[in-house]
Amino acid sequence: MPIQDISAAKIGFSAQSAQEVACRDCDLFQLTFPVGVSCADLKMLDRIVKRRKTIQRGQYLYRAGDPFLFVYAVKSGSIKTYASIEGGGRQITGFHLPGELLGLDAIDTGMHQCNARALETTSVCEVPFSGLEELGEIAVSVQRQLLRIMSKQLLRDQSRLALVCNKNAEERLCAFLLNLSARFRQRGFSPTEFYLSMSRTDIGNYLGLVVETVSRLFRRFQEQGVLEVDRKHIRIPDLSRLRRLAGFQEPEASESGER
Amino acid sequence: MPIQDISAAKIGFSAQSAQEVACRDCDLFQLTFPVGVSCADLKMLDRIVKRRKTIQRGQYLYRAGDPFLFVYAVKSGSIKTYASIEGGGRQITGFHLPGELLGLDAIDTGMHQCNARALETTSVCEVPFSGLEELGEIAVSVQRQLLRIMSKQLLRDQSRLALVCNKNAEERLCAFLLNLSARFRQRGFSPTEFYLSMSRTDIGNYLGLVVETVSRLFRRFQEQGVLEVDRKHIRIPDLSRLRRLAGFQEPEASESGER
DNA sequence: CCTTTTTATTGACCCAGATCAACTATTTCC
DNA sequence: GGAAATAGTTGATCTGGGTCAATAAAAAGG
Repeated sequence: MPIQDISAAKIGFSAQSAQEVACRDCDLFQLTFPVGVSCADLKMLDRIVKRRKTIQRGQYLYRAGDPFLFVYAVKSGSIKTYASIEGGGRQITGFHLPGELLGLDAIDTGMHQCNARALETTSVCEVPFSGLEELGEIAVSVQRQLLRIMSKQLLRDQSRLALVCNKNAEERLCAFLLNLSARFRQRGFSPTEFYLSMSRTDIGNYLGLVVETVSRLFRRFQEQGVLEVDRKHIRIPDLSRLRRLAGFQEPEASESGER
Repeated sequence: MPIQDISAAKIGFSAQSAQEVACRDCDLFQLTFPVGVSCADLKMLDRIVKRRKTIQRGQYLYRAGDPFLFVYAVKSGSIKTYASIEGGGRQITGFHLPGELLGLDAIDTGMHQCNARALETTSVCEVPFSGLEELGEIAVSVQRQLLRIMSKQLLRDQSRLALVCNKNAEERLCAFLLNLSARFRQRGFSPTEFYLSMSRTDIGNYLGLVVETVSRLFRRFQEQGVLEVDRKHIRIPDLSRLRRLAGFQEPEASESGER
């Protein structure tokens, strides 16, 4: 095993040694578990969640316009979803990490509105959406969980909007990194050291910034000791310092020195 | 009846003569109707959707932190929802017009995350969320409709994000007005003449702009004949021209004259 | 009615971040 | 392994829209 693989294994998440999220840490599992589904029901679910799929970097999981047949849960790796915008350009709608679901925004039209593309070699669980609706007895509780997951997604979108509308470039990038950090932690990976599978351009697009700005910010954070940046590998020496830079503390009224 | 009321009656929607959306045009009704709910079921739903509530301009329908008990459908008037953002400031998360639901982003936590405040005298239908889950037989189809409505909401949020990330101030305001126009049309009001119940400040906040910018844009649109603006009353002489300004047409590659 | 408060308008000025351009590092793929 | 393509960095310059300030116009509240 080459040295780079050993060092990569230390960190929670990396391109070299893609680690899987445990099933109990996956949103798909949470779909049924918390509502007290019986063992028999779980078997039924297991029967439905049959397919396991692996796609390579750059490949599409689905494209805008494809019929909505499956909900996907990322098992390992990562996926970006993006929409083409009227009048040219595209907008990244999300980065999907292990344990997270994607595809739910297609329920309404029955057709995917976004493109979903692997950022690295990625393995997903594929669940026929119609299957979820045919679970009979437990369908109501599964649907209730789906409602909760979508409700959570709505809140996430809202806070991202608030970020783009109200925070400057520095605060946005800090908030983005903190968000990734929290999501890695939630799924059992390191919150302070991880691998950015997306390009600088994608990060910029996601945050409403151009790539040059993102690049300059990474350099500045590196210089200031806020981050240790090595290409796509990020280490956060001090999470609370990053939190401060994200502007998440109340700006004490009539405080001296503050801008 | 004073003259202003007569002229107001012409337009689809106004503060002076608040008109109700018909039940068949309301999302709440659509919650059950399209899935072939029987007459008996409809009666049951009618029993559940008991409360009708009217609130005055500035009053709260709910506040962040309130327990999530009801889903609301706007019958007449309009409501803004906004969240306080960490580190100060607030973000308007939506304007809710007749026929539209609000409150669904509270499903996950069981607690409202936003404040909902009436922009004018507003009448709403109040539906106990637990009631929706106790509909027994038809619960699955109601929940399926709820999923669709939330999926639609996700797409709306995504396109708003794309707007703020990729379009300039002029394009954003045009897109906002076109969006209102389409929503009024959908509910049976005039798409070319309507009343803006929200303040300029709110519009700016919603679009990620400051109030001065919004004000200047309205003036410019007025001067250029794109809009007829009289305070909060808006008339759109030429929808397709507004659409062009919103930058929704493909920017023909290598086309002369275009900026 | 008049006073106070809130909301909107307008102008002057400025700056964060976009744009443009040149270059370097990495990855891809014959 | 080397050429081509892609992704990232860095500096110089520019500008859209923010900030500040000063009214003006409505709305609210006696």
